[in-house]
Amino acid sequence: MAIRLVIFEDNEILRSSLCTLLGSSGDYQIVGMYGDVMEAEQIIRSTRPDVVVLDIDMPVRDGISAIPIIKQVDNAISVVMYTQFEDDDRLFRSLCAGADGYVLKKTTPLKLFEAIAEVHKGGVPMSPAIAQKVLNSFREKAKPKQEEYFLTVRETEVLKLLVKGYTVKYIAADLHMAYETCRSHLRNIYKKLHVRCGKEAIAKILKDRINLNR
Amino acid sequence: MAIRLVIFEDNEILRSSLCTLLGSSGDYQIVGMYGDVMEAEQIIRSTRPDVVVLDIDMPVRDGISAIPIIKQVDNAISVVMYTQFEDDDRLFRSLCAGADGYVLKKTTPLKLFEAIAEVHKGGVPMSPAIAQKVLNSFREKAKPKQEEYFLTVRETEVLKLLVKGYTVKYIAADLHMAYETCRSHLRNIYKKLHVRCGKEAIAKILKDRINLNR
DNA sequence: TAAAATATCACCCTTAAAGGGGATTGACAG
DNA sequence: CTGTCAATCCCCTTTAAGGGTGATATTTTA
Repeated sequence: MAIRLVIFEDNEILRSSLCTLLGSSGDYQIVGMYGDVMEAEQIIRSTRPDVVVLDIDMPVRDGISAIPIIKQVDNAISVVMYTQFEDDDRLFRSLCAGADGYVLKKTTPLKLFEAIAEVHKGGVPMSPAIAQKVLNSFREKAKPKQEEYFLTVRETEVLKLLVKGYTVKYIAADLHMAYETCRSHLRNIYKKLHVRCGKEAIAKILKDRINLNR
Repeated sequence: MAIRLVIFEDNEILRSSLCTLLGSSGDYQIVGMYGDVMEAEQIIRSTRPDVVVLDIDMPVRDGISAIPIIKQVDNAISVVMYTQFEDDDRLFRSLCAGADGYVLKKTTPLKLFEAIAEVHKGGVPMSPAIAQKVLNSFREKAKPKQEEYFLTVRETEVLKLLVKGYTVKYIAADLHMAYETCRSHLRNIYKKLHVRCGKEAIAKILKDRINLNR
């Protein structure tokens, strides 16, 4: 079954050539083409596409602003940004707004077609330079300091709950242990983390992004 | 010019079939195949590949441990992980260690070949499910919840120190205020944050990435 | 098998934290 | 000029947290 497509692209020449190219393949069915996103919600509601191709730089309102509107109608609709811009700001705003793919216009239209197919299969198609940016950002921000404090299984369980802000009494009850046992574990945890109290322990775990799940 | 390939894969059958498939194309030149990464550094130094394909689960040492070794020899060498695992931990550790691509074995070998070509062009090839994980992580980390709790300047100062794990007494001294004043501020802070104690406040601020410095 | 680590619980004592209430001063807005 | 808000401080009470010490059973490891 053909992928139902809606395209928002203000460049009329590009728009019609995309229409011709995409229409010539049986894999894609273009159910709408528009030069702006002013009527996006109504369009999406009535056409019910599988994938939306969004230019960013369009008159009056940019494409990014249309992403949440599309996703609100149906979160299953995939959105591929198709733009000449590769600056961090537009990229980040697009992805955070919910875009599923990001293809640069400087690549061949063929890449866009591949991206449409990929996004419809649940993938995240991106031009190489874009993917590189996302990966770098991921490495910087997501990299949890994987320090080893040699906590035991039980200690880790206690610490996980402590980090949620729970009281000692509550933690003990939750883990079916005596209050004094819980305190005993906490004392050992504090020693191993080189902290003096629960507040410092929470701060250390969360600030250093220490992963307690393994 | 053919892409120079080194493959680390402990499954002998898979290894030889990859060799046959890749060797039959003129686009790839396999310059080495190994069942473990024990000699990785020496191998990489002598073979000088463009791309390394790395299995994760291998005897003695896992593939992830070889990534920094490879990158240290020459950072321009691309590394594609080729594995059956799609758990967050292995994925994150691989990418943070410097992997450029992550392909699941459950997809066809053809996908691996495409990935090799893509990574050599500077892309970041990933199986759809993997790319989705990275994107979600990116969205979370890049978008700090910018909730507004209407804290006063003084309250923010107190909260900043509390989040460092300091005691009330210490905070008061640090900000040149009486102990009781500090407590008074804390009471107001707890009300505004909808928490019941300092531990919950710390957890809330750090987990939600609330910026106290704006 | 003996020693070490782990998980469990208990008691005492001190300090820290939190909840409630109240009061004063200064600034600023209506 | 009066009410509100922020910041300051104090008292009292209860609860939570932490340090020290020790004991027992189980499991793991050397």
